[in-house]
Amino acid sequence: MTHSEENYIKEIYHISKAGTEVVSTNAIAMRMETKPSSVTDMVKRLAEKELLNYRKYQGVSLTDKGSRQALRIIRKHRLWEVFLVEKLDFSWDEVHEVAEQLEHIESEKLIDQLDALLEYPDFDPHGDPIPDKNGQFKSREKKLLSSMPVNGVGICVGVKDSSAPFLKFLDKNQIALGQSIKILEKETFDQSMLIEIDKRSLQISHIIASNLFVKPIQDQ
Amino acid sequence: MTHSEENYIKEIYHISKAGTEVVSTNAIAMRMETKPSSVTDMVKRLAEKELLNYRKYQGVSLTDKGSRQALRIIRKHRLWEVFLVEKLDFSWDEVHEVAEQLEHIESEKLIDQLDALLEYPDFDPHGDPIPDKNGQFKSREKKLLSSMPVNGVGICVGVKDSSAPFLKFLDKNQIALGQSIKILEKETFDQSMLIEIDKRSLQISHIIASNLFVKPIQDQ
DNA sequence: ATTAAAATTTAGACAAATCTAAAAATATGT
DNA sequence: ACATATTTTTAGATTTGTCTAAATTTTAAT
Repeated sequence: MTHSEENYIKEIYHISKAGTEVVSTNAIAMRMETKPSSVTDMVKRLAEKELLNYRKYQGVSLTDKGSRQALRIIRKHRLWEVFLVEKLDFSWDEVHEVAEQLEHIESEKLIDQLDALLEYPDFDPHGDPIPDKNGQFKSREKKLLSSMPVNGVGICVGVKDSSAPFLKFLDKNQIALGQSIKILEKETFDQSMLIEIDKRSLQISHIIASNLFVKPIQDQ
Repeated sequence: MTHSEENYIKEIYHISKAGTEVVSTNAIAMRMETKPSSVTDMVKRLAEKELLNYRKYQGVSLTDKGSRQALRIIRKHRLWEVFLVEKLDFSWDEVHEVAEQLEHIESEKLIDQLDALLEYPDFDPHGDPIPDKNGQFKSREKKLLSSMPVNGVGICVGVKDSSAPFLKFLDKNQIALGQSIKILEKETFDQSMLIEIDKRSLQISHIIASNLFVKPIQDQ
């Protein structure tokens, strides 16, 4: 697979996991910031290689072979992200761009040894699960902070939006994975929340609360 | 620069360092296992970008800009080699192929931090010097084992040939960087040598001795 | 100094990955 | 159900990097 083919397979996987299994040409073009005509060309090639099912005008879906490839790439991407944060002092908003390049390096041994060096992590710096060699990943109980009730307590375990601006906002407000968050108040008018984190109290908007995942500890 | 352009610049650098400054089309084609016509196409592009000087039928030479780029790539390549050996337990004959891929990753921070993680190494696993950020490298006194006199002692500091077969031969005979080697006898007929290494004595052919670098300790 | 050999370049082709503009198929609204 | 809007595909062009085969230039030999 070329780098470009790998990127298509990976993004198609993400789109189909986020919504329906069948993915439209336009959705792919949008996500990959390319033109629908380019997508059509590429999906034909990928269908030829039996990485996805394609019927003209009907969208695509990954084959088993395609899904396996997608998971291999995602595994590499997320392991490299852990490496960058744990070993090279990158912050969580800096890792994506570099991992996008590193995920295409081909070497089974490299990834196995990297996995070992990092002590077989289950989650990447954004809280997303890392598939194992067989494509299996550990899931964990998690819900959006916005769905937690007043007086509920949870541990911050991930972000839904992992864009740099959002991650930088979290850094600025000293919100990081592993921290305990208690919901003190919920404002019904705008759905903003007052939370207690690290002994500080903090007012956060609904949009923030609905992009943070927590593992509930006490639900009320 | 594309990956391909980077590879050309790097190989042209290596060829010109090994011999004359001006490098022929054929020499490049041979080294890169490609056709002379492809080389002509590429060197035109690289000349356009002012990475090298090119006059039809007269060969090429790197410009200052080109040399700087070459050193940047070589620095990345060699740092990754150290990483693979030191952190991921690769053997010295396995690193080249993977480093060929890793050398193209673009991220200043990545390389700076990698350098720090590895504690600013001066030499790679084959004993080749690693340029610093400004393209300077530490040189060290070294000569070919074959040029050492009988009773001379040296520390093994590098290999001239870093091909997998040669490196595997060295492994098999337990010859590694850092070891002390004493020349016990030199056979004038075939220029083979009897050496003492690690308390063992070992007969090695001229071709082996002329691909091993040592730092002389005593010269007689 | 010619000529043969070797090296190099040109011309033309191809695959991968992209684009624009136009055509075709599908979806939507009343 | 039909017209219109949207989505998707096709056709044709472009760039990068490669190739083969032919032409040209340089080098080497006598």
